[in-house]
Amino acid sequence: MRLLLDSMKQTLTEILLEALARAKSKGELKLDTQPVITLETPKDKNHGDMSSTFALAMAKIEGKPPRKIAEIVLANIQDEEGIIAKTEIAGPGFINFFLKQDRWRKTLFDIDAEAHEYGLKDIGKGERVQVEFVSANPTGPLHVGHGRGAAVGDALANLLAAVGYDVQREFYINDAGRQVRLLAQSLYARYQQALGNNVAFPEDGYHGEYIAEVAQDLIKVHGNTFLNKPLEECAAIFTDFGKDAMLADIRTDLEAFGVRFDVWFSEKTLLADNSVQRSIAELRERGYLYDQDGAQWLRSTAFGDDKDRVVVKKDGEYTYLASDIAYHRNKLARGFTQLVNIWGADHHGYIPRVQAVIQAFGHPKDSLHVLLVQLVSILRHGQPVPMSKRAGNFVTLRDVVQDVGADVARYIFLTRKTDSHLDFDLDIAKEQSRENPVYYVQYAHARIASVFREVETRNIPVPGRDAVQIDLLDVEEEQNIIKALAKYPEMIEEAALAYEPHRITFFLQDLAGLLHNYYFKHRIITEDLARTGARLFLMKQVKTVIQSALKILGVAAPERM
RNA sequence: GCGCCCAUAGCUCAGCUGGAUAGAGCGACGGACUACGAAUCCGUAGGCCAGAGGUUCGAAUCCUCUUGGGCGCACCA
Repeated sequence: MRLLLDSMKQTLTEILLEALARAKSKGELKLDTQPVITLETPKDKNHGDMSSTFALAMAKIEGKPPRKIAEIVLANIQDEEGIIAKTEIAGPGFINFFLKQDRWRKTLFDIDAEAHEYGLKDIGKGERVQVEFVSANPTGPLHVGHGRGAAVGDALANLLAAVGYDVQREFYINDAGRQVRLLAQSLYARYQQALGNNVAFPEDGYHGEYIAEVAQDLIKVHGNTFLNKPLEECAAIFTDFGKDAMLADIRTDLEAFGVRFDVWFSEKTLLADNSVQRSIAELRERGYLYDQDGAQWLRSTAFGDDKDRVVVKKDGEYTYLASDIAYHRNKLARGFTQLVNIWGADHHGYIPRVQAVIQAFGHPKDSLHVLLVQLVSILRHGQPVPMSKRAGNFVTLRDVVQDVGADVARYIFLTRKTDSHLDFDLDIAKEQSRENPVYYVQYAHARIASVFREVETRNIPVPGRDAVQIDLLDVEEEQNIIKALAKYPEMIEEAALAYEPHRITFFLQDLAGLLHNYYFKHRIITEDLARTGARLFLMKQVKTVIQSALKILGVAAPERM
């Protein structure tokens, strides 16, 4: 599909390249090296629709002042298609292009034709990408930090899919290590205690009340079968029961949050089918594994890690890294060309060694992209709510979703860059005002929907693209909206390539602001039927784009609020 | 001690990968409902982009150092 903004940029680039070539053949410019034509949309409207700085960049090589170069180039421009309304040289040598308004207005036809496909590109070309996120230990309920990871991961997956990648969402279940052992011990203790056998609670156990609840469930299923039995005899059952109960909770919470995974990948299966063993053997063959002090080490320093890392301990047990080696080898073997892992920021020190693993298996370092998500602080009445995971006292995702709703929570999680701290103010999240950006954006959508309801009751015709007179969209506010809509595809592409879904929320807030501003200043439904039709046509396209963008974020676009 | 991330308006944050006079929201102050939804809009005030050097036509953005915050540095996960 061909998009307006891109084609405009492209056309302009071609025009400039031709102008340069002409200048060269006339001997006005040396052009020993081909300059890169950069075009950007200036933030100041007075600087035109497109602006280029290449004259500044060329000045040194060319040995001419940038303004002179700009003059030469402009003099050689031939605008056959007639898209340029005006050009100017500004400041030290910027070249500003003012494009004919008709060109912008035609964006509306693109949107009308492509509807929800508008802005979706195929830069992924069906390449398979995996996004692994949340991957919380199945030892307790999800907290708000997981919620942020879930919102980011899900939106990013949507975003990558929107630009043509074949995306898979995966949740890695840590069901093999120390954490689930501790879960079993904690559950065992609560079980025994509930039945009157007062055994000691494990030192590092999970203190949350939910453990006692799971113990009650276990009693319902198994009665007192395990009363007074030593832990060793029933550890497997306690582990499985506890883990399954936690996973069921996690899954329920995620669904309530609107997040679904394609694959739930169990660490245990990697051990069960000897993948871990085989992966380690392969690393040894490749020369990245060696023995020292009775342990087996990954030579991660070969790929820039600070030190080598133990994979198999002196006592023969695997470290966590061993599982991750097998897991990432497994991911790569599944044919993904890009792996995206979303981790809590406290795991950043782990990145170099996993990237070392990727490279040790012969894949480029950047086939793995780790996105760090900073922690979330919850504020209530302006005060931080203390959270201590150890004491089992933290704000759960479920609490937040019940309190403010999934839409609000998701949106707020996506209003920050992932690597900056997020203060989540519960009072603001419940407020229905400008301060709460979700409502601001949703309201814009609902407002438009309301206009169309009005149009329907009054029996006012809404023209199709054949009948609409878009040249009647001539007020400044309309131009602003149209230009914002025209930027949507570019924004989506950039957000996807940068793995930054938060850009969508900012785009939406801008667009909603323009809409509200327009709506307040101008009436859409007037006596003038042709003008009314044009405005309704514009509104239809705004509605489409808001819907598309919100859909990527996983947030509803309500018809009324 | 070493490494990673962060520092932008009173507060919460953007800033399109080096461009022109650094932008929003909230809060403050002042305005706008006899018209399609006031969950909205308009205006005013507010800044040495933590500090100091450097790179160049040009720096909030890139490099170095300093200060101040967060987080890592296991044969834990």
